[in-house]
Formats: sequence, C-alpha cells, structure tokens
Amino acid sequence: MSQVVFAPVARASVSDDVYRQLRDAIVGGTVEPGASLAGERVLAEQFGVNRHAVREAIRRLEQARLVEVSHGGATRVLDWRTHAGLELLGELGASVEVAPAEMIRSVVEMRLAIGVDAARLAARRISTSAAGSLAGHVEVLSRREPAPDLAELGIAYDALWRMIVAASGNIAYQLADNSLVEALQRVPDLALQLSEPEITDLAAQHELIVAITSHDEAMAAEVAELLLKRMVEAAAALVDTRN
Amino acid sequence: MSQVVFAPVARASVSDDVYRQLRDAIVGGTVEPGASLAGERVLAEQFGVNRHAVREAIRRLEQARLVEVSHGGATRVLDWRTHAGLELLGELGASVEVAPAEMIRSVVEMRLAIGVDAARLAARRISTSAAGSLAGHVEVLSRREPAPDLAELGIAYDALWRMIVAASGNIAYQLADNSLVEALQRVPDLALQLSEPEITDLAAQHELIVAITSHDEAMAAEVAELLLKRMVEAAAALVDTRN
DNA sequence: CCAGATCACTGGTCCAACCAGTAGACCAGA
DNA sequence: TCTGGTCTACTGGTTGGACCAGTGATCTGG
Repeated sequence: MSQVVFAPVARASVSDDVYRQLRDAIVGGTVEPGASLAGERVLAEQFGVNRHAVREAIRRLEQARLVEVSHGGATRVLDWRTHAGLELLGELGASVEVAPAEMIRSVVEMRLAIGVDAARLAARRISTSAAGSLAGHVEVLSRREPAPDLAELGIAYDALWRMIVAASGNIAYQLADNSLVEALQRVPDLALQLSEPEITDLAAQHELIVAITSHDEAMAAEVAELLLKRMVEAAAALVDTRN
Repeated sequence: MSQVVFAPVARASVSDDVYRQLRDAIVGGTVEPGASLAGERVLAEQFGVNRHAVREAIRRLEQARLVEVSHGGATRVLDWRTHAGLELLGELGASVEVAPAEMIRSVVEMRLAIGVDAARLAARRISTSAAGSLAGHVEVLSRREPAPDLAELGIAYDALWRMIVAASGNIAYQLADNSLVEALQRVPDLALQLSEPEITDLAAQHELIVAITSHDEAMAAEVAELLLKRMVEAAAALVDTRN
C-alpha cells in the first residue's frame, strides 16, 4: 500500500475544459485554418458556460498562436503547423493527428541536434564556477548506496542536461529544452524505456562532464552524440515497427 | 511618400497591457521565481482595471508557463529559464535581462543546429511531390526581372527553409522554426543585415535544393551548414564588438 | 455607379455578486 | 501531546447582465 503511487486528482476548471476542446478541434483539424470561430456568445451557449470562461480559453488559444482575435471582426483559426511554438508539442499528444511514435522521434531527434551543439558550446563557454558544480554531479550518483532506481537516474540525467544546456549560454536551447523535456514527460513510461541505455551509462556521462569541464569541444560533442543517438535509433525503430 | 512604410497602429487592449507589465516584471527579475503574485482583486485595483482583465492576463501568463495558478492558494511565479517554452524568445526582446546581441546569437546558433539536421532529414524523407514543389523554388527567383530586392529575397529564403523543415518530417523542428523565425522578425533590420550573405547566395540555395531532392543527405547537411554558418559567425562578431 | 451614413454584428470592459478551494487558527477528544 | 475536526478569512472560479468599441455589410441619396 505504501508503495502505491497516487496521481494528483485532475481538477480542470471550466475554462480549461473549453480551452482543451477548442484546441483539440483546431489541432485535430476539425476546424480548418483560416476558418472563423463562432462568436463568443454563441460558444458560451454551446459549451453551456459563461462568456467570460470562453474568453479566458480564447486568450490561451491566442497565446499559443492557435487563433487570431480581432476586435470587431471574427476570431480566425491559424495554421498551427506554421504558427504555433514548440510548447505545443506537449499538448499534441492528447489530440491525435500526429502518431505518438513519430512525435517521440521528432522530440529525440531535436534533442540530439540541440544536445550535441549545447555540449560543444558548454565546453567552450562554461564558467569555472559552473564547471565545479557540474563536476560534482555524477560522482554523487555513482557512489550512492543502495544503487538508485531507474526513475531516480532519469531525474538525475535530466538535471545533468539542464546544467549542460544552461552552461551553453544559449537561451534558445534552454527554452527549447524545457519544451522537449515536458513533451517527453507526457509519455513517462515510453520515454523512460527508450532512454534507459543513456540514463544508466554513467561512464559516458562522466566522460561528457570531463570533456566539458576541460573545454574539449570536440570530445564533448562526440560523447554527447554517442549518448543521445541511442534514443534516436530506438525511437526510429519504434516508428518502423508501428508502420 | 509612396515609399514610406507605415507601421500598423499598436492597439493594445487593457488585458494586453496588464499581461505585458506582469510578463516584463517576471522576465526582468523584478519579482523572484517562487514569489507570490498579489491577489487578483489587488492587482485589478493597482492596474486600475477590472478583475476580468487581470484574469485574462494571468491566463496568458499561465499558458506561457510564467506563473502557476492554484484555486484557493496564491498565484506563484515560476522560473522562466526552466519552465517557459521557446515561444518566449520573441517576447524576450522587450524586457532586457538578456542582451539583444546574445539573443540573436542564440537564435542563429539554434537555427544552424536545427537547419543542418532538418536538411539531412529532408534529403532522407522528402516525398516526390514535395520534391517537385521544392525544385521549382529557386528557379522562379533567379529568373525574375527586375532583380528582387533584399526584403523580397529574405521572404523567399524563409519560405525555402519552411519547406525544408516541413519536408524533414520532424514536427518539433517545424514548431521550433516558427518560434525562431518570429523571434528574428522582432528585430527585422538587424536580422536582414546579418542574413544578407545567405539570402543573396542563390547558388548555394540551388545546391541545397538539388542535394535534398536527389536524396543526398551528406551534401544537404554540408551545404546547409555552409549557408547557415555565416549568420552565426556574424552574430558572434556582433556579440564581441558589444562587449 | 459610387461615396457615405446606418446598423447589426463582432470582441472589449466593467460591475457586482456568489461559488469553491485553501490554509491557518483554534478547539475539542484520545 | 498529538490528532483530527471546525471555523474563518482569505484565495481563485464562475456567473449574469450591462455597456463600450471596432468592423463590415448593406442600404441610401446623389
């Protein structure tokens, strides 16, 4: 009993629900890009909620670049493929349209591309203080008794990459990494399974840290690629088996 | 007179204004991550607006992962460096904290990393129909009389990359590209200036298209890197001169 | 045929009230 | 002493209804 993990009770507000339904309709293609959304008053009636709740939902859609609102005119649906930001990735899982396996592959491919360059840049730009805290990272983990389980290792591994990306001095990488990590966390089981090889390879992680702290750009990039490539291949295999 | 380009009149709504002020305070570090925002009623009074306007602004902040709202509890400020998505990049310019030059460098570095891989993937995965429309791209441009000006070339160049990224079959790249392009468009002059070398190099663009349509992954990646690297170097030089 | 007023729509803002969840203070009973 | 309940003063969530402010189609007079 004490081992059972309870999930937080999902408590969606009315405007959350409205947001999700509209988002799914847009991302799922039920409403075409360029089409006009019904008026707020009409939507409010259809959803059976107050107009204010609809407005809050539409504000979120606007922020996510899924719709374009114009005072006096209609609210038009945008083409999310050419307008939405990377954050939408995490929300894509709910509404189909893109197969889960392909979404995972996209994420890990991008993780590879960014990770390799971030590792190289980190090796080039890391400050001595940041290098110090990075150096202490794997040490702690590898000396732990009893040996940490996979979930714990996964968390530590994420933290490692967060440090590397932060050390790269590239704010775009950092923000993109946030979106990617979050997208992967939407499918925790699959993500953990696919990433097991790299998560448990503490030796490679150690090598990576050494390369970065010793400002060896080429080595950092090489080890990073070696590490991240595995998940890309695993995801590619996953896509193939499902086709 | 007919040459003068007028900018659209900025027409910020009340909740837009509230959003911007709160966002700038958070991104600018005026309010610390983990701190609580004042209550909606208090904020409404401080801003001199209705509570609904504040709520709509907070919804957008929540969507952008800048705050975390909990019913009954306080609205807490998140650390945008570890929570916000790539879309924030475009909004970062307004509030300082990150130097413009470094932001540009971040963007073009990421553009390079993603572009090279997207080109390679496009060469691997492009469909014959997509290859056809891609092939017709530069042709049109290089035969134009009179020669198109820089702005036009820039638009065509963006379109080219959009096609390539779409052809890569990687939805994450596509969404990330949206955010990057938008971020660059916030500083149109600087972006156009820095990207002039690659925009005007129609020969390289042609090579890239040929490589992709003929499924030559290595060549596609090579030409893409050659093309995109220039802007990274220009941006790096810009950062240096400003330090 | 066309400029210009009209008007029915759209979203934007406000007020005021009440519902719902939280968290700390407080007060039993074990 | 500690546990659990209850009370209470907050927090955000939701509602209704009114009115302001742009937009765009339509109608109208020249």
